[in-house]
Amino acid sequence: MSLAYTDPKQHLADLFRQALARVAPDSGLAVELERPKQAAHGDWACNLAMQLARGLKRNPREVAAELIAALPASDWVEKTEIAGPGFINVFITPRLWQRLPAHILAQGAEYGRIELGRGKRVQVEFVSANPTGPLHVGHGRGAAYGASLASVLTHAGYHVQREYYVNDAGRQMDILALSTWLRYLELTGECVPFPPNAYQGGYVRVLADSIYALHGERYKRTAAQVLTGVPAIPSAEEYAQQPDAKGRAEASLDALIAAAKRLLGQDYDYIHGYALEEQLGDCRNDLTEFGVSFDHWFSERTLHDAGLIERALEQLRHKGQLYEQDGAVWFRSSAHGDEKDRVVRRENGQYTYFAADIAYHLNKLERGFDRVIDVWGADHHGYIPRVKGALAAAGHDPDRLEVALVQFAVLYRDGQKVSMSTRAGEYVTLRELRQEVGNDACRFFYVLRKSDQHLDFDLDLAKSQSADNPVYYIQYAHARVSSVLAGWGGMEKDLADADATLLTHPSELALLRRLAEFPESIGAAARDYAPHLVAYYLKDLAADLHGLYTTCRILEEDEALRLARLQLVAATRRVLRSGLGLLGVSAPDKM
RNA sequence: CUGCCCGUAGCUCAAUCGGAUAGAGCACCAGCCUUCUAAGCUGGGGGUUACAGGUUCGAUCCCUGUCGGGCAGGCCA
Repeated sequence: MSLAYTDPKQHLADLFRQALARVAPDSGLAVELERPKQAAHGDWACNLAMQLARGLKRNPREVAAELIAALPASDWVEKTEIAGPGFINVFITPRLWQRLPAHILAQGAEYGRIELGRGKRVQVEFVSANPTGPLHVGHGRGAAYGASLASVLTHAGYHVQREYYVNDAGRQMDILALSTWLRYLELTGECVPFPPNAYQGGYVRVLADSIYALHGERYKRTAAQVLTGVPAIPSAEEYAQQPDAKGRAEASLDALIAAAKRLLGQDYDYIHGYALEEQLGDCRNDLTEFGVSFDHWFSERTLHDAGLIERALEQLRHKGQLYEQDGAVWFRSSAHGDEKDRVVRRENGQYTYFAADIAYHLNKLERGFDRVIDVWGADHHGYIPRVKGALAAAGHDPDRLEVALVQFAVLYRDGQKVSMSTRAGEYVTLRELRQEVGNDACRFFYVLRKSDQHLDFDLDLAKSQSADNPVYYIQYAHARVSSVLAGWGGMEKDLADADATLLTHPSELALLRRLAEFPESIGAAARDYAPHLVAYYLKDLAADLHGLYTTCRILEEDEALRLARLQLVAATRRVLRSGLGLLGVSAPDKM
């Protein structure tokens, strides 16, 4: 016999649209409803009268009175009032709120899904770290943000694909292959100085060890062979201190790569491929443990192999967007909002990373996504105009690409910044961070800030098992409800017919209203690409639950009231679980 | 030098495409457990939203300038 629940915001918007059509049919205004900060201002406020008054040159409060008079009658509106400069405040009858818990329990995981996206296809590309070493804490933020964003967009009615762009074709991968081989040669007893600008991390030795274990000395070459024609390799000290050492180090590194390719032939591809697969696998495992998964791993190399880069450049050339100068091929990005033109093919005939990125992004759009979202580190912001410029130059709408910039995360331990040096291999890996603070706290802390805000990641706070930690605050609310429901011992479905009109206590009504906000919270988070809004919503929801718990006893003597309250907290648990799920955080039944 | 982002309570941060008296947590002070999980709850102090102008019914939000912080400006990725 459960009574239907009507989404009050949509209902009100409907009423106001009808009123607007009567009072000012040609205004062209959209109805906006917002949640007042203060309960005394009602459940929703409408600023339509003030918007109208501007054009009509009339007193907003008079216009408000006309609008109210024109509102169709509704069972769900308890009262309306004109407030302040001309707000129309609307109070919803508690009878509507009281229908919500049964609605939520009936909907289950579907509650909170909205139609904002209308089935549009969206791709979220994130992490996309070079598979040349372990993910570090900076990647972790991009991973947590991208995964949560993708979940939120899915919940908001978009058809989402999660993609990881694998940079498996560039110089960085060559450097990893070379680094691995040099460590391997050390195992065979050959002494080639290890370049200061090669990958220093211990994982390179692990790669070398396993290749040696698998293939023995098959890939051994003498140091003399390797070093023939290679410029002197600067020492670590020289590299750090001498201004010109950096350039020399790059030159000798390139010479070493060339030597490796020449001496190893096909075997170079094996080492390259082995290192790539191992690192990519490690990265994938790391992310999987972090609750982050991808629908598609896109290989940069396939762009080269399939000739997509040439094709993309041909497309631009055809439109007169390329020219040659100094032996290189340039793209006229300055004609599309960039500060200067950019090289797409170097004098030596090699394509730049940018050329591959043009092909990649054209390919994304051709795959039919209505919208493509790139999650990038904030240090890449200067890159946006040229990529969008390339899309525009190729005849696409550049606004189909949106770039979400994620600022850096800085770790703090004992109030001190934890120093990070990528070059020296001295950085905190994502895996270490996860082991230290746990996946739940990690995921939650990463998305607790607006993405364009610098993130201070306080390790001590994230680890603390106390009230200081907002993750536990929310999880605790969930566990509390689970404990009560366990104590009761019944099944959720037995709560469907509870008499929710008994829920009249202020803390019960506050919780009901909060539950009703969940879909709006999803909508705001999806619209602004701001999953942190969900995190904040959950904190508020948990606070209301804790408030109810201390003021009202759930397992009341009176059976009808007991069932009504159980229905309410069971619905709350449902929403807590859904919300935490969107953020990749677990919802424990016991703590 | 130029461009982008940021500047909100002692600290870390919110603030629903411009809304009403700018909100939380931490820290500090005072209270609440013989009954469903005290990882909880209640109350208190704490602000010229960096600064100066502008736009309007209304500005933390939009515009201009100044100051301060971060990042970026390669035929690197």
